[in-house]
Amino acid sequence: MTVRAPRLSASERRAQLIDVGRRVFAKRGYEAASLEEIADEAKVSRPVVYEHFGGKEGLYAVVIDREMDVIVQRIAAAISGGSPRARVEAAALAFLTYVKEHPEGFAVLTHDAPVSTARGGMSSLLNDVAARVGDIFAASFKSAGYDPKAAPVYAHALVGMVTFVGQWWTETRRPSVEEVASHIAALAWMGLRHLPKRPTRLKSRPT
Amino acid sequence: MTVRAPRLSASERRAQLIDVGRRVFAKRGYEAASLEEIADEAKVSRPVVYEHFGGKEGLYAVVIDREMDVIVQRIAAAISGGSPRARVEAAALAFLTYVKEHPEGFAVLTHDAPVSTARGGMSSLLNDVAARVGDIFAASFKSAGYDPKAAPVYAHALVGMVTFVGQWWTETRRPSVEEVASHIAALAWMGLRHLPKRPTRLKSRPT
DNA sequence: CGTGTAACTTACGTTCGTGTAGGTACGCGT
DNA sequence: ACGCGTACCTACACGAACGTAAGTTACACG
Repeated sequence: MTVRAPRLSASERRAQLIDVGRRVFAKRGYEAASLEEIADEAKVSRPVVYEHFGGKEGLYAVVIDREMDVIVQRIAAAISGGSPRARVEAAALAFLTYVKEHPEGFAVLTHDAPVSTARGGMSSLLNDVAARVGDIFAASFKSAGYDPKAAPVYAHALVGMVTFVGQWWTETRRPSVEEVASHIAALAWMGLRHLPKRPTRLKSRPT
Repeated sequence: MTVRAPRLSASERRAQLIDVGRRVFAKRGYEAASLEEIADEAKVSRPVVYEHFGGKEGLYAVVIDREMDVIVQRIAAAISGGSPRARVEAAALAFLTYVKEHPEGFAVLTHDAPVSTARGGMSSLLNDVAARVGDIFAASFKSAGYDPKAAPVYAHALVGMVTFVGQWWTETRRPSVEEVASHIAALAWMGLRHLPKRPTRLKSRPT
């Protein structure tokens, strides 16, 4: 017969289900994932999942929440001190390190979220980050004689840089995150430092 | 009774269904979208969709294909001539203009694709683009004394910049795509021009 | 004015996934 | 050894989609 899996305590089972759930959501995305697959992989029947999380959305919410916490913590710690330049690099490194150590969590965050939730995991987080960065930029821009309206553009550009490279890195896993982070930071930093006061518009309008 | 919708020719209906399908896929993502909603919105019953596209995947494939064509065409045209610097800006502008004029198409491409397809719409396209850019960089890097291994990092960083800004722009729709493109191009260009030969590693390793 | 073809529909079978009701068995404490 | 609570399971009701079969309506054309 099918070998009976060992009985677990409530909190152990909970932890395990979060783990399995993250893996399955990472692989399939929210919609395509089924509680059945999750339950099977945890060697448990579906009602157990309902008991603990109330359903698919419940589990998903917990997974997302946990993952957000992890990544926010790391980035917050990274930008807590040092020169501006160092903070840029530290933030990139923190993000990439997260991607390296929690590939499944990262995958879950990048996948589509259910329609019900007010804008899914990553996009909301990244927009928050970008907005913050944008505010900082806007202040610096003002005092340096740049157009503050352009600040959000640069902020989002930076965030996009890091996230996209992160996604690519999960596939190649090379070069090391430290190298990648330093390259990205260099690109961003040098780009920002040598920004013209008012970028030259090269073409007026295409067709 | 429900008002009878006018009868359409095969090709007209086909075109209409592609249009509606794009809109619905953009709104819901592939998995969450239902043929029923698409058929309803087109004032037609479901079998019609099967007749024309063989099913959900078929319609989706056509929508994706069409959209890819559009965007590839535009970018190809944009980088066909001019100084390197001008090409960077033109490519960014072309992409952002596409985002502006085809927000639903862009949304479809960024959403998750069905698991069956070999890596969904956008990611595959962007990776292609990034790979091409990376090759060009690698060549330039070699002859300029930079580490060619870093080329893909910069390539992906650039692509990520543009796409993420594009996503953000769909929400704010300001400033104009021309301004945004010139800012992005400036950031990218200045960053690349002032790249140190070998980026200084600032921190050795965090805990 | 019939008649055939293309466009379209209603109706059904089937699968799959969610969520719940009620029962079983493991194992800890006394 | 004997409860007794907690972990867990089987079984079912339900609905949402997909996909198909067979019939029906509109319209062009001889």
